[in-house]
Amino acid sequence: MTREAYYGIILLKLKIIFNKKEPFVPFGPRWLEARFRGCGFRWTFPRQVILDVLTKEKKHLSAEDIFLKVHKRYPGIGLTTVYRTLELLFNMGLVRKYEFGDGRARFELSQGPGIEHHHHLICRKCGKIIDYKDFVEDEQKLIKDLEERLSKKHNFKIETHQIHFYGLCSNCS
Amino acid sequence: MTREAYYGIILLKLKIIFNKKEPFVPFGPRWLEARFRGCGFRWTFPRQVILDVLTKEKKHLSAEDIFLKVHKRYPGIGLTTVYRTLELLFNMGLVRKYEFGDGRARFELSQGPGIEHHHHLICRKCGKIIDYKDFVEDEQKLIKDLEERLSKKHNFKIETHQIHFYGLCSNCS
DNA sequence: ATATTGTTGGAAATGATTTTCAATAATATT
DNA sequence: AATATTATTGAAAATCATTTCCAACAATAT
Repeated sequence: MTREAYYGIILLKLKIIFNKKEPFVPFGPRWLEARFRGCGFRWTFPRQVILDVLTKEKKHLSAEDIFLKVHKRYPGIGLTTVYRTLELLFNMGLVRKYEFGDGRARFELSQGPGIEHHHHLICRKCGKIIDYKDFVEDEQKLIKDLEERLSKKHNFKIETHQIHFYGLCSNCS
Repeated sequence: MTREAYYGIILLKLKIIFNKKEPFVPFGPRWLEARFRGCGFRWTFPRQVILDVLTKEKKHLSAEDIFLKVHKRYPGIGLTTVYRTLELLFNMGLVRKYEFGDGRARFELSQGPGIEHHHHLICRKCGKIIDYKDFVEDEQKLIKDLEERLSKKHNFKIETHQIHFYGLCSNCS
């Protein structure tokens, strides 16, 4: 099967599922498996390991970071599979993808027990990334307001947002 | 001169100048030239043309976009020079660099007459980018507040921020 | 137990960006 | 104004993250 057909089917599957219902599954012990099967995808070992890494290491990992961690446990796994799985998870709405400016994308699980909405501080000198989840209430209020107004004005359906702060971390300033 | 030494010198120059004074020059007719010379850089023709393009086309251009426009007027110019100039301008604080997730960086002049602080809406389907500069006052207040608190808490010196909204544009939803 | 077909790994390809290096052009010096 | 100095440039090659191709494989359906 060509790549185009393969991903065409994936997107189609997701579209159908998402139109039928919110693919929400309670965060029980096997909710990820349920989510995969619910969307018609296979619950394979590589996917399990990648998701386990994402679940345990919550913070902005690059594809290579994930590959290295996964590789330790399951040396047979390929970098390609990591990229493919991340793309699938992104399309499923399970991971967020960030580009902070150093040329490599970062990924984070966006749903699950203990996952909180947050944004990032990025040091322009050493590249260190710090999460912050403070003052979310204030932000949420502004953003919600903003989203409503922007949606109307530009006829744009906003789904997510990212806020990046750039500057110098304690070591570099 | 090796690349490392060359850029070492550039960064050193910038550091010295920026420590001595705010490299601000009133936005007169030749303020860009003054800014360049003031930092010890040469005011070359390629740089002039690139800056002219950035000044006229204000919106989130990729390096290739800029190259193509510049190339029309001065076919001798190389893509390498465009990348190099953009890096220099970024280090001088004259351009902002964005990565919206499609694998290519976007650049915008960040200072000059008529340049306004703004953020972006990005369509996840067609990649269209819309600027918005509405409601900046509300945002500024929150952001300023946030910056102060984050600076203290994480001992992080915030210099800039970016807000990206992702969703579906009017054509794609 | 077997057939079906979605998924995988590795190698090769891609595309944006960076590096190298000799030639050139902007500025400083005479 | 002529020459010396050195920052800057362009083209080709290199690099690096990510994607594609394709034959082998493994998860699920029959």
